[in-house]
Amino acid sequence: MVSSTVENYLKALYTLANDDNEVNISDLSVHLKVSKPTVNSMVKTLHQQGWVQYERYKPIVLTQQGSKAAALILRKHRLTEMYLVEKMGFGWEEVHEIAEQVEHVKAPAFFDRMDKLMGYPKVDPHGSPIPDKEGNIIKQDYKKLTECQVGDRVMLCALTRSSKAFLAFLDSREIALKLELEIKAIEPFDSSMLIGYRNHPAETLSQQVCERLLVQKL
Amino acid sequence: MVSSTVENYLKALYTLANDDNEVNISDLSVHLKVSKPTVNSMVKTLHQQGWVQYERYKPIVLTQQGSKAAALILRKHRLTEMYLVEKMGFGWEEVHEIAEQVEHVKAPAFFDRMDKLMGYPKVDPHGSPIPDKEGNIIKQDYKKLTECQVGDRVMLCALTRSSKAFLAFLDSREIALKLELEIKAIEPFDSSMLIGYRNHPAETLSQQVCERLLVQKL
DNA sequence: TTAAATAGTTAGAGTGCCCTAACAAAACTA
DNA sequence: TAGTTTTGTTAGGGCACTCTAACTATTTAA
Repeated sequence: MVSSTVENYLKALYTLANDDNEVNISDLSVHLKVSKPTVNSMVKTLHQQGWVQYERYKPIVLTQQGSKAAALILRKHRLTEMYLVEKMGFGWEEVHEIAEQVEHVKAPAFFDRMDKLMGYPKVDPHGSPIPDKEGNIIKQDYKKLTECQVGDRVMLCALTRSSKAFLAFLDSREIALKLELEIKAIEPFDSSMLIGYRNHPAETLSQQVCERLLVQKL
Repeated sequence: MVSSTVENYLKALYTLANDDNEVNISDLSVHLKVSKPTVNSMVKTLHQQGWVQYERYKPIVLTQQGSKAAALILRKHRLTEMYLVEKMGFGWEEVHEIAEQVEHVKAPAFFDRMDKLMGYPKVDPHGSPIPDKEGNIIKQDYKKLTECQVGDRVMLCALTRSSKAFLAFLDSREIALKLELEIKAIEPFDSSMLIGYRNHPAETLSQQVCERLLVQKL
């Protein structure tokens, strides 16, 4: 049976590959907070077990088996997050830590039941897609808010790398998913954006914030 | 941080002590399905860490610290079982395995939320008491059905050592907690009991079954 | 009360996952 | 292209938890 440790390696490989494309030993070392020699030897065993392709000094790539396994872990994670918010009343900033632990539970019925009770949601509380039971995931083609123009009217659909601090910031500005935003101005100096929405006619958002907001044009 | 393995040792010690009083190396070995030398060395480390009192060839006894920790694990287990039944629609025979895994989640808020959402239940789906947040547990003084007399009218309040097979058996006979039973006869030969309840005027239950049914006189 | 059965222990080893120290390869950059 | 920085590797070790084989202590029963 696959250990929590292996599950975490697979999940890290899957998510890092979605951002960076190439994933190397150092990336995993930083992400998983373990030393590079540890990652090195672990990746060798993952290779032996058929989870990844790996050659010395080359990037690490998930095999099909590894990719599916990773997607299924992500499924458990995101279903849990959504369940915690929808059915248990947690805030979107609280659910990640709990889901990190619950995702390792080996009981498909548990997660299938969550799924059913929520009516088969497609995304988690941060707008990330929930893989299906076969590990298939719907690729989203949202754009970053930073890529939009003055005058654009968009809907906030998802977040990238949502951290507790970032989510707290969004809460403080009453920014939530499905919110309609209008770009009023872009400051050329620092690329900060002046945004209007609901009862916030003019809120300034820094580039670091806008980069993490994924939107869809209306 | 205390590992799942240690948590399982503590839980085993706590539950076995409640039945047997004295718990020895062999009991743990059987219960946890690990070899006796493994238990032996593990118990030594539990002793060093202050979870148990232990001297060579003597029974193993939880310290106060160990007992509280064990009760809190049991709390997580039983809250989870109850939540799975009450809020997620699982059958009482399905919940033990899932709860065995979920109980190791380290997120007090998760279990406190379950507790709140259920209105602070006092017992789990098998009638076992749920310890409070301080690890205090209300001792139940039910008697076994085998200790009752012909003519007694009792209410089924809890089960001892409920296994999947046992729960399936009870389901097949439509026996559930809170059910009122009347003892119609006791067969002297094998101590089986003839029981009447709801729309079952006369059901024969073997001694093995009756021994596991904990009841309260009406 | 002695022999047999049960329970407990020690010794020695293995696996999974982690580390630091030291070195080697690859990638950048001056 | 040579030197520096980054990245990856090897060697060697540690801790938690597990095992089997072989032995000893305790308990039970003849």
